[in-house]
Amino acid sequence: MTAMTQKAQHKNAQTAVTQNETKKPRKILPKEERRQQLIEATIRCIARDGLGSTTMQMVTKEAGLSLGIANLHFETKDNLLKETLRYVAEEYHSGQIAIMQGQETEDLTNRLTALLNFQLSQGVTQRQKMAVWFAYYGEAGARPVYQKIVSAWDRAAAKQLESLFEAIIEDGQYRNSDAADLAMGYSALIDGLHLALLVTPRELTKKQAKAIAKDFLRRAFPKHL
Amino acid sequence: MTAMTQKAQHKNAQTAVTQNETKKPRKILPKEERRQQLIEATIRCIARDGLGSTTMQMVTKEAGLSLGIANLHFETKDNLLKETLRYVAEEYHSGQIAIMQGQETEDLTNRLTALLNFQLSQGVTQRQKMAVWFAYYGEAGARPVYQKIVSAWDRAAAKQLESLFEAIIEDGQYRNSDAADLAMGYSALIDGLHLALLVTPRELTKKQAKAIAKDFLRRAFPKHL
DNA sequence: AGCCAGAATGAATAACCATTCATTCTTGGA
DNA sequence: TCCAAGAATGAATGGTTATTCATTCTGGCT
Repeated sequence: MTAMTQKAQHKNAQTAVTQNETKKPRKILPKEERRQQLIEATIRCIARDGLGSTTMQMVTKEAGLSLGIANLHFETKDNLLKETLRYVAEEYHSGQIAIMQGQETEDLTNRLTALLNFQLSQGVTQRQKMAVWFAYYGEAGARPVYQKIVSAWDRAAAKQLESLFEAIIEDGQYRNSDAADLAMGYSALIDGLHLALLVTPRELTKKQAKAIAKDFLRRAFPKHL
Repeated sequence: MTAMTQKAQHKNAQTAVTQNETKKPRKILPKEERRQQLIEATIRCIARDGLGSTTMQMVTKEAGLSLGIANLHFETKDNLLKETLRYVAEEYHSGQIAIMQGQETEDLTNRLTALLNFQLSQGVTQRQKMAVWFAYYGEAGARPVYQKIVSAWDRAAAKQLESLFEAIIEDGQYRNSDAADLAMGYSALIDGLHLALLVTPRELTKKQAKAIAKDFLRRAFPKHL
């Protein structure tokens, strides 16, 4: 076996060796596509093996490319990881903001349920995405860079949510309700549900999670839901 | 500078070299104490540098001991990390369970507020503990061992909480309230608040977090709070 | 006082990993 | 068809890390 490997290694490239080695029809693609491809491979690796044990070899193999390619397109591993976080963070936060800024004259109730449905949608709550999300949170305490990447988007989304809640409170004349606190509570609840869906999926279905979040909103804004 | 270091390295141990090198009065301690010492050093390292970049060298240096000591007491690094997680998980979950099982005839309201105060207490919400907690969650998706360590305690605490909520619902005759969903929602809220306290401490004080959690309970059980 | 079980040390080892770069290959334009 | 720009490859490099283990030291016991 060792002998065979060694023989194969020395590229006596008599075309197609015995096996099913289809070799590699090396393809050249625009920079942006390769970056995307590598980021998606990174997400899959982090979800499967964890942030801590994800290596360049894994990522490039997962992408079906050669070892050096990641350094070619991202300079360093650190950069690749940062860009991957940025990608996931943007996807999530921009989705939220799009709903909350929606210029359509939708009423407040519709906007609220649209937000909830997005936050617990199939796309957001797939294992891969949530695993990446929490992998970075786990390191955020030690790596300010990660915090910085998320915080800008996060603050924007929080502000928007607070405005939405303020409008609802005004509209429904809810007394004794502080928009900031309610928004913070709701965000925390959503994060906690994501965590539960990731860590103990056996104990919580997505449908349940939606019901729980809706319940929170119903208690806060009974006239609107 | 380099020359000095090299000179010092060659242990021409003419006793006390120039500096304040108090050297090391090697101490022998019972196994259990050393384990504890190493686990606590591990917690500090994870909080400061992250789970991913915590090395044996860091941990043993943090503990003020020699490199080989961790392998002597824990066999492997993996074991040390597992034991550290177990330590933090037990501390948190057993604290919760103790409150909920308290045989004192405390009324339900007192028990509830005691639980909340513990979950957001100084001890639980210190950066170190939460950082460790979320560092492990971040890897939990990829490392079933971590899930297993937490899940036993977790399930027990969840059951207890559900029972407590059931009793309160019965006592207050709250209609349209499902104990399981409420318990799940409350747990998720607490987790989410912990995450926010860790990642964006600027946006949320501990006092605010307590107010938010209490608000959740007040809306669910208005007659009790 | 002397001894020795076993606790503690840290230099050495072996494995792993990010990064480099000389070389090979692809492709669009001349 | 042929060529050059630059995209892609992967063996080699250098640095880091977990783990081992020969040696040193400590403290309780006789």
